[in-house]
Amino acid sequence: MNLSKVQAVISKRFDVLNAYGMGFNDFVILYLLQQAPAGKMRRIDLADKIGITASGITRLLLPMEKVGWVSRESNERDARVSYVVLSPAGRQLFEDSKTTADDLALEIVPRGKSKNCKALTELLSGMGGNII
Amino acid sequence: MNLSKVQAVISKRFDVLNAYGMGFNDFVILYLLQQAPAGKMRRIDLADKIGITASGITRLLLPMEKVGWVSRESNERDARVSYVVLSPAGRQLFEDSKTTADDLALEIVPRGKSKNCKALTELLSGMGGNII
DNA sequence: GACATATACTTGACTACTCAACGATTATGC
DNA sequence: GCATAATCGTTGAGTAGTCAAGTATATGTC
Repeated sequence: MNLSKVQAVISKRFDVLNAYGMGFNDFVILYLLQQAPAGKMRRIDLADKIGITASGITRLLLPMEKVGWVSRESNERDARVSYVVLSPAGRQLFEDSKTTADDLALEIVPRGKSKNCKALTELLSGMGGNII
Repeated sequence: MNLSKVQAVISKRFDVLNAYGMGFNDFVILYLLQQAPAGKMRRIDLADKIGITASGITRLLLPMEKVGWVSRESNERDARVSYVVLSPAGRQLFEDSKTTADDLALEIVPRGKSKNCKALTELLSGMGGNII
């Protein structure tokens, strides 16, 4: 229950990202793509990583494709999969928004407690499987 | 980001509570009411505790009132406030669902790590204000 | 005692998802 | 080879919230 509340409170604070026209999960998507090899991932892997469903990903990516932050690419070996590819505009947007996000993260993590965060992350991993 | 994912994964597992016709936040509401003095709370305090907005609470409670788990009570001193009161049926439902929730919690918390949970809770408190 | 401001709650319009069902494609067992 | 099963993605319909605006009441100031 605590987890649920803290997540709600924190993700609400990340609404500052609205200034860039994106929500929290949009930011996470850009983050994951930016550090993925070749800047691309399968849609379903993206969904699993952030903890939403395949249909959730379809709906989240729709507006992101429309404004050109990401684009679509197919796999020649397997016609079922389609990749999400980070566009240059998307990469630039991530760089810009990252500084805002970093500042906010510093505000949120209690001062001098960043060490404990490692322990927290491990415990969280044990609870929810492998995370980002 | 890890927090956000783990919360998504865990709250999805709590969908077993659907068997009782309730969602995760319904359970949290019953929990809070059940341990509140006189089994009642102001709507806004309830909202703050679980980390949603006043309008969110209105909409969450609507079906819960309809099926009779909670009822409404007004304050004689202040006509603005309305209390949420746990009904006997609601209390019974909480008792029933609690065993299911407890079992699930035991599954989720990694074995032998329950001690670390205390530390986790403290850290979370530092991040999101006073929790439950 | 009148006015400005703050608080408690609800409502309309919206967003960000969920699930269940489906179509398309690929993998597996025999 | 071929049936069966599994995987990837999309879609329709629904849920659980959000925000902005509005109503009603309370409180502080002068």
